[in-house]
Amino acid sequence: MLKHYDHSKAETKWRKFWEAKKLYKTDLQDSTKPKYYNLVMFPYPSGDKLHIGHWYSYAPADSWGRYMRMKGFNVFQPIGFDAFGLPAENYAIKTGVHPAQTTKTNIAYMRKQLKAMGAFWDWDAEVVTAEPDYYKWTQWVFLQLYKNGLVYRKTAPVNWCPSCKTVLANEQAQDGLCDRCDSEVTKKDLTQWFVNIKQYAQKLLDYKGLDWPEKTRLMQENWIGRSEGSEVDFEIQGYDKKITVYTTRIDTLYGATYMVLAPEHELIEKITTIENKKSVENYIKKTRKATDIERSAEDREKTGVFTGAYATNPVNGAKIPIWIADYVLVHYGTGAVMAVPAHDTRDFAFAKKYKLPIKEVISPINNSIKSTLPKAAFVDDGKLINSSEFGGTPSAQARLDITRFLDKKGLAKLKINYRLRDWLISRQRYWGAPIPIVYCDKCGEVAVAEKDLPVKLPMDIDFTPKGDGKSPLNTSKKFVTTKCPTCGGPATRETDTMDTFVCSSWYFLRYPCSQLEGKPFEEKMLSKWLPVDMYIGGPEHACMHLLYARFIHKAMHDLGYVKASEPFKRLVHQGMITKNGAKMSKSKGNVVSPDEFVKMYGSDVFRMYLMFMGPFTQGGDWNDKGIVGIKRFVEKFWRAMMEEVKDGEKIAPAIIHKTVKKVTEDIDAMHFNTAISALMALANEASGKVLSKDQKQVATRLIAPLAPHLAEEIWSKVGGKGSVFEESWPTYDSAQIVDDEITIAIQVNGRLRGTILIPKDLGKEAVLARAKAEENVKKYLAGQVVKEIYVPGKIVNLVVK
RNA sequence: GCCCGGGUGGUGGAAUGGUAGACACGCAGGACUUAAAAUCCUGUCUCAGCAAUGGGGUGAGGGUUCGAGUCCCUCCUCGGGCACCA
Repeated sequence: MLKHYDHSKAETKWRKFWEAKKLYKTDLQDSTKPKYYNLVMFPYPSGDKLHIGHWYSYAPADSWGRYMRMKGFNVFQPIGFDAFGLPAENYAIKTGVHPAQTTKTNIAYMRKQLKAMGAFWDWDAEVVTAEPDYYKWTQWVFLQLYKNGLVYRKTAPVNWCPSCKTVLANEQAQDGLCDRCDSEVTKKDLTQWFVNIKQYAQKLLDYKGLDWPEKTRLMQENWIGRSEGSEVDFEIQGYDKKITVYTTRIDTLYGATYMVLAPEHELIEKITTIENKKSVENYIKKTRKATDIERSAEDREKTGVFTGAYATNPVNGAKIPIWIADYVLVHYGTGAVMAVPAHDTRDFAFAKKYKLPIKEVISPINNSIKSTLPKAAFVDDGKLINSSEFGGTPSAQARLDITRFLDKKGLAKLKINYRLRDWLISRQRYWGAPIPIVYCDKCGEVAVAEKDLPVKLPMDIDFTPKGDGKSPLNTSKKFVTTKCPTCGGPATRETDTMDTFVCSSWYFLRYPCSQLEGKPFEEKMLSKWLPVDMYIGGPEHACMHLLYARFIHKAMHDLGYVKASEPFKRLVHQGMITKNGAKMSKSKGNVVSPDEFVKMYGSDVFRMYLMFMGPFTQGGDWNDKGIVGIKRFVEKFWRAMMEEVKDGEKIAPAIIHKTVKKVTEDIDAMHFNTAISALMALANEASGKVLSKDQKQVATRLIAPLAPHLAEEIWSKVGGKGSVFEESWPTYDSAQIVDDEITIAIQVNGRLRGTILIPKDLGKEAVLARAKAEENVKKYLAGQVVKEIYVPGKIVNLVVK
């Protein structure tokens, strides 16, 4: 037998074996075994290639898939590439290398890296979102949304870099600075495509049947931001229009002493009096010029301007001035609020600054709480005062009563509001899926016919920005010029492309259809394979990808394309791997590549080292100091299995059974780190001892999901047939785990004073007697024993006075 | 400001309310070797002690309990998310 395990030889050999046997490939039609859709968030083919963060996520995901396979599931584990997007395009602008070329090169390299991992990816199901046979269906999805009123076009402000004279995606305008030139980003109105995700806000708050981290659910709930309140109409004095406001505190209506409109509110122009016109115009101009940085500055002083107009408070007829201030947001609620300075922090600050009246209408409900007035707004619920017939009513009740009271006059109604905004999917960018819409002089806006998909992205194009804020596709006459699908007349194509999040919000529906010729939305197949049983990826996608994907999936469900109402039944986030405490990124120059470690130690050692670092969901800071420990373990395990010890001490069967139990429970909980410790303990225990062939095979099956190549090599040498992954997961006998003798800890007044070894079935009285007789314990029993506690099999605690 | 999640040896970390520090890394000593590497053995929270043993100890302070790293309250601190959302 070989003294050393040659990882590089073995890993190459077994990868070839798996490939030859197509062991990674899933028969998607199979119905003899329960299906298990095991998915990881597919990578972006960046210039950094795969880094150890990918490995940290993908390797355990593969271990999980292999484990489920051994547990008897028909596991489907696909992989692909999220290939459209800005980095490739920006790189192209800088270097002139076509994004298609960069993407192709990166994918080829990453594919090699992924293969070196030796994971059971079903490569036959691979998708690349930038390829026409994929984005054809991205466009198809768009058309389904379009035809069902879930996509619309409207003019909206977008990020604009005044220096580059170009539109920026949100991702390019982070922290209000332009990605390329660091100028401050401003807003510019452009006609854009939106997806009506808001329509699904309520449905997206339903997580029934989902096994998701609480944290992710909370993040999404927070993002969707449901709130219950009322809409109230205020008449404008001397003008035949009403202003509707949204409030969650209609109970404070009697305290409304002024009203505020967002600077973008449509009524401003009409209600502003002549003498205030100039100051109002100036104010609006100023806020429009303000950069995102200025607008979101912390503790920014409130500013505003009076319109000269007045509204009538619907409950008491009070005349209240109408102001404009940019602390009111146009996109939330109605873009107008009633201001109650006594009971709202922001209104309070504004009222103080502009010397507007503050009227107290809520007082604390009991005497133990004191109102914060007049120093600060009192924002808690309480009971109403100074509110005529509603005086004395508790806030919660008053909200219903006042709404109902005004509802009778048609002036108010209950209203649920969401913070979630519609999803802007237009990008004036080249490297994305073209939006399948054409504009015809006669017919207007027309959808491309499904049979004419894909609308191909032209390859020979000048993708440098022209400074007009338009998509580079505009420069391609060949692309722009087309015929109207309806009338056949001359038409022009939409030149915006789709946000890459559109491509990635449905890719999990593409994989299960991969074995069907060109039918990516076969209901039968999708209903068989969806939802994804396990979805593994980073928590940074909580409010973007994971929300978009749920939305698209629900829409497709409602349109009858898939039975499941949710895409991801179980979601697990791996922790983040940092380098010297910082997120790995090219700009920081701290990206660690897995390649050298894989080459030096092999895939098994590297993946186990990552898993051994700590709990999977925790992540950690990368350093390679401990990797030798795993290498030693692999060698030790190898030797323990290869050794033919004769006439030596036999390993206790209980140890094998205990290890099976521990490893099974740990992998079930995705505690790969402790599963590995348990196997280390087994290797330590087994060294130099006699193991039966059966015991060796059990141990080999246990390590298989964690160190697949090593396991195959050992399997072939301990009498195993075929692949160890065609074997079932080992089981244990609970009866074998119980030791005949157990150690009991003995405490006196909660302090450990000794341990005793007792037969496992010894009764309470006998255990207590033995405990008291223990030499060291005796010393502490001078006083009266007032209480005796015995936790069977664990501990004795004697309480002495 | 609001909502989450952490804080345990020199390091990564382990511990259904029941012997804190498993399993590793590192370090120290030893065996093997001419030597080194590899491997193996022993020790390794801290203080006192040759030892047996005892005191202290899981960010800080209180509390519940026979018993708290674990549960409750207050605070400190680090990480993540959201943030003028009426």
